[in-house]
Amino acid sequence: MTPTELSAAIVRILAALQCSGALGEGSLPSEVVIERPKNREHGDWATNVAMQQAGNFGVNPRSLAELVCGQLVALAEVEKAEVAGPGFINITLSADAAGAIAKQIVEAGSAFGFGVAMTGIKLNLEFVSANPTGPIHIGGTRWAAVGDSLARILESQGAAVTREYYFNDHGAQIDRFARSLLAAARKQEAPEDGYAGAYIDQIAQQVLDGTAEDLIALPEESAQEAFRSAGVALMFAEIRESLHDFGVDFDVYFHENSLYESGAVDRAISRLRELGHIFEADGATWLRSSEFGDDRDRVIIKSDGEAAYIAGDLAYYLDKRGRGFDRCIYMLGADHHGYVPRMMAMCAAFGDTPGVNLEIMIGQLVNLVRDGEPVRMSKRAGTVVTMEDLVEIVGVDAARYALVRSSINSQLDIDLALLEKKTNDNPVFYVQYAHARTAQVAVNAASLGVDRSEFEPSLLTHESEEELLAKLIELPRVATTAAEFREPHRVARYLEEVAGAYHRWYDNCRVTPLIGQSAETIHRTRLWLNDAAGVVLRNGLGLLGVSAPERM
RNA sequence: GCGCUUGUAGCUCAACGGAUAGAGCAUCUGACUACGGAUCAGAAGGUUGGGGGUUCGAGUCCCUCCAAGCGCACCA
Repeated sequence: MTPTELSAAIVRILAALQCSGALGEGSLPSEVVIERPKNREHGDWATNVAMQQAGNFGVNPRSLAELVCGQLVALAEVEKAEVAGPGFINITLSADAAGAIAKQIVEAGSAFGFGVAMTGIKLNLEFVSANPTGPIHIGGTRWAAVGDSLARILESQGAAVTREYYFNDHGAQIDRFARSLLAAARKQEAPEDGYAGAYIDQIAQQVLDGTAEDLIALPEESAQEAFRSAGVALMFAEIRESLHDFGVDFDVYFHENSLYESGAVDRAISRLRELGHIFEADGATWLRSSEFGDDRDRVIIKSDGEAAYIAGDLAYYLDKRGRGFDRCIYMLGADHHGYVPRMMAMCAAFGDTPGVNLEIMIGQLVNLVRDGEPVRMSKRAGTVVTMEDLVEIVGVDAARYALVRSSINSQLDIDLALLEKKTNDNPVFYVQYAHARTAQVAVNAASLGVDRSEFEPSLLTHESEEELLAKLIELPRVATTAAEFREPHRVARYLEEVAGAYHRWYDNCRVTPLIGQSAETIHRTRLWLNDAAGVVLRNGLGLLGVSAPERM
């Protein structure tokens, strides 16, 4: 019996109690919180439903708990149900009902952990979106890992997710990039406000190599434009390749520039003007964003006639909504959190609901440290760490896992000294090793005649088996919660617990018989549990975009 | 000055408002001539930054103070 089934059973019990007049008026909860108690003496599962719902039904918590317990024990799967403390209900399942889930998990296979909570939701997830003026740094790498993993998790719950990269190929930063390339091609110093570094020289050279034309000899403006278009294309191709090698592929690479070329920006402004949220002042065009919670109004078209950055955002958001996305999620770094109020104001100005149609996730930045001392990213000091550097040092799996296992609300410290030592203290190896072990145990079992021809769940009674079973069945709930809260790190933490439970079980309970013994029902039954653990670890690692190797 | 995020074990971090706050690393002590020791068992380590409040119950919610990071443009 799974916690989900237990939850449904309790809801039915509440309905029946209400029907029989034992409870007062009150709406029934759709589900009940079922938890694994920390203390084993509190049974297999516990619920606080009596405390949560007592007020609702006009009874006191303990007597509601008593009523529910009375009905629970009548279920065949429930061995014991007791009231504890202020009104907790502690439930112990029969060994048979607890063990049965091993088979359920194996039979669900690659579908186990997947749900339908978000079916029908069309969702746009925008992340990374780094400017194509340089390679992706460690900060952007974090969003790549988290964003892709979140997409996988949302998809596991039935959402239709589009991974999108907003490509800022318009505006002053790109101009600086183009001027820097041109200067490099001319063997000149980088402009004051420009970009420098080996990659600038390389791209400048590639631009020159890519054409028979003598770009340097062109008039200043044409030369800059030539370097802009070719340089951005090259830089972007490089970024795309890095991301691909990192296991992250976007469905849509959206070009900011296209919004200006297609007239989408003008249309967005016209739309807002029709809605009465635009005004002219001091020679500029403004959005009355202060009416929608922003600190102040925002300039959209500057007095020199150029569009401000937010103009692109207006059109881009409208474009996403026009493409049918119910929910647009933006992942931004903490250095852009000041944008949230104006983005939300924009959403409201279009008549949408901030927080629903537009959702913004703010992730804290990644700090570089060496032996505990903070290190500033600096090209001159050689302390810039790019996505490629990180992958080269620790590999894709370890990099992705390290970046995804912490909440995005916490600043992450990456210790360069630790990276250089290439130590194996990354918990990903613990989890992957557990998976490899399930695979090798299965191989050994097959060679010794242990197969899945028998399943007797009541034999799975060792403490470590009960713990493992209880942990395995939680994947669906963990995935649902991770999707709901947009928190992929929950999956990683959960997998570490599963791996721990599996290793402990492995240490206590043999799947294969000892030499001289023959394969028994217990061995065959345990093989189901072993394989169930493999399913959970494999599916969970899949949600993180981390491989599940069969041997290491 | 205002705003956002954070403050939990020596370090890096967990903990749908639930019972005795948990892992990993580091430290110490143990465990294979039997399914992979990248493992397991055990020890030690905490006034959850300080102080108030809300309630059956607060690391979690509210107020306040302290500290850190990041923002407060007709820059992008």
